[in-house]
Amino acid sequence: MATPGRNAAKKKFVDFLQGQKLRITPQRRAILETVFSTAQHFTAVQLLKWSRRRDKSVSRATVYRTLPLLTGSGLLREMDFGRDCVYYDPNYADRPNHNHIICLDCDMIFEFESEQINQVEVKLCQKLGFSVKTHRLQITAHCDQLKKTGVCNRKKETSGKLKPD
Amino acid sequence: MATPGRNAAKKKFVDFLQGQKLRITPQRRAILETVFSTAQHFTAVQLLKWSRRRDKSVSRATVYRTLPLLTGSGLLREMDFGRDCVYYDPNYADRPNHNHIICLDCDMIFEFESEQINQVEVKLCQKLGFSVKTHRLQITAHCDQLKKTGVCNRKKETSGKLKPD
DNA sequence: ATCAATGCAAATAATTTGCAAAAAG
DNA sequence: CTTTTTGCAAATTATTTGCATTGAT
Repeated sequence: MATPGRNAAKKKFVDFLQGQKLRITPQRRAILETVFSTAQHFTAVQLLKWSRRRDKSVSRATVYRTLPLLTGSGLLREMDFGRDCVYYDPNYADRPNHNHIICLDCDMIFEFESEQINQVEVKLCQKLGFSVKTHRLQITAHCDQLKKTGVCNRKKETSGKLKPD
Repeated sequence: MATPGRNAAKKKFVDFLQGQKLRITPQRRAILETVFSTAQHFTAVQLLKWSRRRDKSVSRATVYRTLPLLTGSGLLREMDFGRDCVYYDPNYADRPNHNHIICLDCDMIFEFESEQINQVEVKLCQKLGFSVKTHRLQITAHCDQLKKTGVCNRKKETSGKLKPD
C-alpha cells in the first residue's frame, strides 16, 4: 500500500510541524500513520475510527484539528464529492495533478493523470489572464465493459471507493 | 440577466413536474423564477431569502425540497466549493459543460467553456473504457493583471462570486 | 517550567423530517 | 374528494469550540 512518496510525505509533515513550532504528539503521529497507510479516500469520521485502532487516545477533536494541518501542508486534499461530508485524498502528496473518474455504474472512483489536460489548462488560463495554481477535475462516466459484457472487473485495481466501509 | 435558455428552462421544469405528476404550486413557481432570474451561484439559504421576496409564503423546508427537483431535472447543478454549504449554479441549463476558475486573489468565480478540454476528456476516457457523462473542472489561479498592475478590473464581467451577499 | 495540545461535552449550522393543516388537480 | 404539498418546529449530522488538564519541549 505504501508508495514511494509515502515515507517522504510523513517526513514532510514532521518537518512542517517543527517549522511551525508545532508539537509532535502521539496522537498526531497515529493520525499521520493512518493517513499514509491507505490509498483510499476517507472521511474525518473514518480517519478517527482507523486512528483509534493505532492509538485509543485519539479523539474526534484532534482529528478535526489535525486535518487542516495536513491539507495546509499539501499532503492531503479535500475532495468535495457527495457533499454530505468532506472526503480526503491522500494521493495528492504523490501526484498533485491527478484527476478522478467516478463510475456511475459501480460508484468507484478511479484516478488518472494527464499531462495533456494540464497543458491545455495552462494555455487556456494564460489566454484568460490567469496563472494556474491547482486544478480539480472530476468526470462522471459509464463503464463500457459493463455495458457490453454485463460485468466490470476493474474493481480490483481501484484506489478508492466513494462510500468506503 | 435572463439569457435565451432561461425561459426554456422554466418551461422544462413545469413539464418535468407534470411528467412526474407533481404539482405546480405558487411556492415552486416563486423558487423557479428566483433561480432563473440570476446568473450567480447561490446557496439554499440565499435562495430562501430571495424567493421570499417574491412570495412570503415560501418556507425553508420547501426550498430544500424543491432543490433536488431542480437538480434532478438537470436545470441546476450542485457546486462543491468551500464545503461549509452547497452552492448551486443556474448556468448549467444553458451551458452544461462550462468550467470554473476561482481567483485566489479576489475570490471571484469565472466561467468558461472549452471544446478542446471536452474532446481531450472524451478521448482519454475512451482509452480507459469509460463514456463521459458529465464533468466538473475547477481551476484555482492567480490574476496576472493584479500581479502586474496591482489592480484587477475583471470583477465587472463576472457571473458569480464565491461568497455572495 | 512553559505553553501548545488534548479530551470532553456543549455549541453551531446546514439540512432533513414528522405531522397536522391547506390546497392542487 | 383524493393525494400531494406546505409550514412549523423538532431532529439529525458533520464540524467547531470553550475550558480545565495533560504533556512535549
